[in-house]
Amino acid sequence: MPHPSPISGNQSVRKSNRDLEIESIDFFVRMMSMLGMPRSVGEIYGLLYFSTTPLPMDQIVSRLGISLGSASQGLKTLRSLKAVRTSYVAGDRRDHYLAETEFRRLFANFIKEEIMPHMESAKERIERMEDSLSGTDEQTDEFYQIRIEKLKKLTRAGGRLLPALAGLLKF
Amino acid sequence: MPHPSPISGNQSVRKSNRDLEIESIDFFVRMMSMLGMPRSVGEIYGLLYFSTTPLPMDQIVSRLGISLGSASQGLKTLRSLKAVRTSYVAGDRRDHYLAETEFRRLFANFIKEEIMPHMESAKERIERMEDSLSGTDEQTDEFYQIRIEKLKKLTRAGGRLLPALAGLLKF
DNA sequence: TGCTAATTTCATTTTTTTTTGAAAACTTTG
DNA sequence: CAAAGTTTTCAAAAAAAAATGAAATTAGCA
Repeated sequence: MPHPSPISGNQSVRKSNRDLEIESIDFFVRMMSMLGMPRSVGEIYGLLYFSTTPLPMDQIVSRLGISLGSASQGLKTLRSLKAVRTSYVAGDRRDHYLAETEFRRLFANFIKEEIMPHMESAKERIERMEDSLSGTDEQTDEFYQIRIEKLKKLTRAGGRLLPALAGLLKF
Repeated sequence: MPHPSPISGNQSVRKSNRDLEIESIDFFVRMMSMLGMPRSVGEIYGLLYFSTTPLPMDQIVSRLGISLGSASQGLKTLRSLKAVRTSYVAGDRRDHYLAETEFRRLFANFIKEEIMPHMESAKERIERMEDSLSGTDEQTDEFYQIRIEKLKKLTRAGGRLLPALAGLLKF
């Protein structure tokens, strides 16, 4: 037996675990897709979230019925979001993956890594808008200036609020 | 001349307006795509945001170079988000569209319409998880119970925080 | 060090999403 | 109420995103 299955309890428990697993995968597939993540990423996290033991990639592949490529890519994404980490398992050279379950931290990280960079480039774009104000027609320029000001306020508010958001999550 | 162009100022102003328009479209295409909206929706809103006059659909089509179908669909989406509204223009039977620029309200509406429904179904899914707890193995059940509790806290926090978010935006 | 298992990469395929455009359905008005 | 103008709908096409799987790379072990 090359690698013993992590689930080896009695039948009725395994059946129940399976149900939980399916609901979990379903849950996270939807959650992740709201955040713009592909299906496979949600599946992997959902599987790991209710796993009592760390799982190696080939287990993830066989249990979810996805390809090696998807699993590798998905785990890479999850690692970069710090949503999973590897854990050492004695006598096994494969990486074993574990779900990180502190949502506050995950959330904070997501905002920092995935959202804030966009806010930065938004600010630059607004600067370019100001540069392209002609200054010829006072009437219209005022209109544009007001619109630009609104965008500035929006990005300023976003830049402050978003990073603070995770802190507001009272778990 | 069936419909006079809304832009009829002098050359230098028009050139500048065009630059602004392009930056605006670029800005909102990216913003909207972060929120999972298709490109065309961002383009339309970006165009209207810096338009000094309400625009009829065929103007939107010709200025953006998109199809009638896209424009119609995109405006429908924007209407449902209350991100645009129609305004009456005397002597013209076409609908004229205007961007709604109060981001706080737009944002509140987006959360209510696009996010909260998912939170509801998430709660139902968590209930199903609890139902599928076997109760056979105390050890593992406790592990699962803790995980389920975390999800509950997450959705509870989300359900409270998200609707309150718009209010936190201090524009 | 060389061998094998494990993982990553990436060109190709598949799936999903978005756009198109023409027909259908409205709507105004002469 | 008919004719022309406007908007919506929706099947088909195009584009974009994700998944696959096999080759290439890396890493652990004997």
